[in-house]
Amino acid sequence: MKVITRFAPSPTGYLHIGGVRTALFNWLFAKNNNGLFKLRIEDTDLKRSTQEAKEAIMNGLKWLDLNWDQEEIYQSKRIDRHKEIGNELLRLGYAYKCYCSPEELTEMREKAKKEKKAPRYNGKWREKDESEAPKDIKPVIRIKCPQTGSTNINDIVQGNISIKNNELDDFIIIRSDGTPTYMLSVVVDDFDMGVTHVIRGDDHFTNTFRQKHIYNALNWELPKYAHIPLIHGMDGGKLSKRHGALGVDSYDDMGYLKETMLNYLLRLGWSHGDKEIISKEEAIKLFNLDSIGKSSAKFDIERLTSLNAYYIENKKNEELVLTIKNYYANKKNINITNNDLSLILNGMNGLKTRARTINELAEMCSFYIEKAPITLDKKSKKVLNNENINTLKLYYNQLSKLEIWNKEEIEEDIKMYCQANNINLGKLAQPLRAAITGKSVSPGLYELMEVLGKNETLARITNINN
RNA sequence: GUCCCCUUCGUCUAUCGGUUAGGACACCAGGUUUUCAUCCUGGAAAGAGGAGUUCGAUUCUCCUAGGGGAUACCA
Repeated sequence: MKVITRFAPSPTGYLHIGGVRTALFNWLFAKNNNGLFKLRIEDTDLKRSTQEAKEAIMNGLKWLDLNWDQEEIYQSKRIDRHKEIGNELLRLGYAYKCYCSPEELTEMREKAKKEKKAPRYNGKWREKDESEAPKDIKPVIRIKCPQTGSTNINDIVQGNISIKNNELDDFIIIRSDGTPTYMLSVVVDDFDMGVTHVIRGDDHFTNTFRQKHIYNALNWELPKYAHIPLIHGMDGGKLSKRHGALGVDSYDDMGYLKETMLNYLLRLGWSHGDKEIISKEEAIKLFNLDSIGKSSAKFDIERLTSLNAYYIENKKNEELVLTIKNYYANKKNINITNNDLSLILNGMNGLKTRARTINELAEMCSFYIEKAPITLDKKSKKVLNNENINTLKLYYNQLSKLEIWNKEEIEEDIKMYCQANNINLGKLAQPLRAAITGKSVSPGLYELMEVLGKNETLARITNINN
């Protein structure tokens, strides 16, 4: 049987880290089994669903290349089908109409609470006759759940778990306005879509026991379930804005690579021995549901950042240059000239080992793009104290006389100067770097001076001296 | 309140009864380097607590504590 998985987000907000990981696991499992990965937008809550959220979800998935098979399915377009099944359940005698008012139900819950019992529907209309129905209340349809015994779910991640049926109540499948509830819709949609494996967040686990009774009543085969633990913030609580509660697109904004996101999220809850760096291709081969852990994980942006540094360092220079070009064009409205781009490409090996995000990398390139006088960052200003400026001034006289301008000559010149004046190389090199790049961190100094050219290099030093 | 789940270094995790409890990130120290970063070497750092089962428990069982989730005419 062909494996079919699905990602079923409700478009009520951005696509956050947890959602992406769920999508990733579904996608990987489908690919690993040569199956299908489908997308279903659960937009039946018309009040909370928004067009922006739908787009955010799809754009997020597209960014990470988690492409779904076939057309996405909108749950809202399938309401008639859900109603049909709801009514069939009614006909079959597995469901019944309930005429309780909302007030009555609230009262019921509060009473249960006072008695320290689980607040649930008491089954008032389960056996009552239609003729007793009040005229002024539109009924809801509730499913008849077994009241004794227990229900068991054999979850791939959570294991074999059962709860007593008296914990469950006869939940609503069709609202008084005739619309289906989520509990019914998921079951019908998963069935109609041929979903074989439901991989979703742990927060849906207890729903599974309810949904199972719908499957049973309809005599439908239950899919396999894998409930994955939730992701928490660093404080152990809910994901906070600082830690993962942002939309995935903001990680793109912050300069995180998609391969970083995928690799990081994969390792959050899933592992393969000591393996940390896992490409998408490898992940497809290795992924399995059995290696998903049972405990929740915390979102640690430090780890994400360090992984990102790894992926930046291992990316092709040409690709990074292109990314930087786009960064300047989109975020700063600056078109980098081809000449400057080739300078950046030339210096990329020295640059990319020093950046942890694309944004850092791009900012690091600024001295290639700027022309004298360049702006100095905080650290370089600190380097350029009076003493160091004086050192520069003295050396400038010698440097300006250098005739052959290439890195070998420059290195030779600088080293000779230091030797002759009995100063450490760093004593001269660091102020030079600060003056020439406006930064305390940069690729190799000699090479950099060569590519910048004599005039530009000297101009930048002159600007400091003044 | 009730039900369900979880608990190994600060963080992500390995371990499927016998290990000096391993790796990675972060941290600290040293080395390489013109600075910073990279890189290399080393270090500190963990089985929530308590009972059992067993020759032997991180691993199996129970209790307690802590955390999370679910308890909607939301999804």
